[in-house]
Amino acid sequence: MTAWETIREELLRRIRARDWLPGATIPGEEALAIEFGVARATMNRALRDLADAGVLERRRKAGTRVALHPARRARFDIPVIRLEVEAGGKVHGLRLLHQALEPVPADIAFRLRLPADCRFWHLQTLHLADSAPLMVEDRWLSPHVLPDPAPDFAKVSVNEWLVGNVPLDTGSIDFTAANATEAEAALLGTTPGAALFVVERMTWTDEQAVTHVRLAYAPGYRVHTLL
Amino acid sequence: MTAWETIREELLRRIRARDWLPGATIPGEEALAIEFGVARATMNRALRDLADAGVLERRRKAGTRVALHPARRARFDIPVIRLEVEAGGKVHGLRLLHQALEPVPADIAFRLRLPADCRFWHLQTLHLADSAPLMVEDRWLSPHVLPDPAPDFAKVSVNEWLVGNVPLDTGSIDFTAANATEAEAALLGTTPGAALFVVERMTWTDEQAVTHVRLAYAPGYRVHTLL
DNA sequence: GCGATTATTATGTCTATACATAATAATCCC
DNA sequence: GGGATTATTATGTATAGACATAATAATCGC
Repeated sequence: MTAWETIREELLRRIRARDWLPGATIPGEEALAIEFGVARATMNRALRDLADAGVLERRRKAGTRVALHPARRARFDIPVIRLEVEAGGKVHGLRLLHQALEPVPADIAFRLRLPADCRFWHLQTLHLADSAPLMVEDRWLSPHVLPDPAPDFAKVSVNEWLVGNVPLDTGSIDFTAANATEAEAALLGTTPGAALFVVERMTWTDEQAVTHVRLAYAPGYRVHTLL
Repeated sequence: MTAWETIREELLRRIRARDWLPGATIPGEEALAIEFGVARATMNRALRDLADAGVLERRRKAGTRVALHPARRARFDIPVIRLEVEAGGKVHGLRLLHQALEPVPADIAFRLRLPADCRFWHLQTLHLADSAPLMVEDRWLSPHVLPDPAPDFAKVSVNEWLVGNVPLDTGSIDFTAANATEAEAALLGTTPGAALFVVERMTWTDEQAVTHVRLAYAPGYRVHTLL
């Protein structure tokens, strides 16, 4: 372990041991640097890292304080479905169920900041892990980002084609829950109304909507993060 | 904007503009530092930040490459319920529905790594936003962390009491979906079977299980993150 | 006492330099 | 040729010193 990591652990220990109470101001960067016998830049690295993690709050002149609500910030890896399946030692399968140019539904058009009466590619794909249904993908894709001989989305997942070929600008991710529709239930091998974990992603490039995806996972799916 | 932030934006622009393709090796830290006319440490700051965000992948000797699957890592703020409600300009209410020392159910005991036949405090609380039901909290709390005159959890939420009084060590957060039980449906003003967004948190201190919480949110709740 | 100005201070950033480390590339020996 | 050893190299970390910045504290004029 490097010096700044060692120091970070010791600072964390003091906070957890309640040597420094939530809300209290801790010694200044320079004082701590002297105490630990390192340069101020090294001390800064450790303190900044804890501030990034939400454990400390730092303000110029005011000093550094222990956050009142620690563990508020978490980082986690957004599952890239194929990699996640393969990490579990299984084979990732794709079944393209539907592909057609259709008018974008009003609610999705609104959230993508699209004008009315837009036509996007509507793609529905079933993702499999070793032939067991895992997730249903319902996607609206801008036709403007596709090359003339469009790629064969029965072979490459749209997501992987996009990250390899379209520059992404801004985007958002939402997590929510939804009851399985009859169609989804049939595909995922469950009963209509079952609670599904749903991920919704939207992306834009250069102010232009690229895609809206809704991923509905089979029951039992969970996102796990260590604090 | 500071120098390293400006540089980070320019690097991102090049990646998004596909000047540097996914998987490609970009110029070395020193070469880029010269190009931008800054010290290597400053260049390192910009590159390290992009690597932290999952946009770049760096390896000693091998160099820096554009990640094949960008936007895999996201960070988001774990909602602290009271603050979230108050941020929406509403009043956070609490109703303690149940509090008793009970044997921990087998599945939760297993996940908390507890021996069999443990008795924990079982607390059920309804959280309100301006008197509208928002979330049902079902918690198992170790009796060993409580002081002798136990705090009044009808007034202070357990969570806030814990962060203010118990040193936390390790923990985990899970996101999943579940169908509302009859009890939950009645409390949240919905119908049994409705899909609920569920957050499960576990925490330990010094290898000892502190608490397991299951937060079931009213329908419509969603976690939102910008990429 | 009060509002506006000035000083102080802790954090934030930046530089130049040095050495450490891990992983690849080159070399040697058999 | 092939396996073990050595050199090379890009990133990683650390240092001492400097200036910038934002926010608080002190001061001044009235």
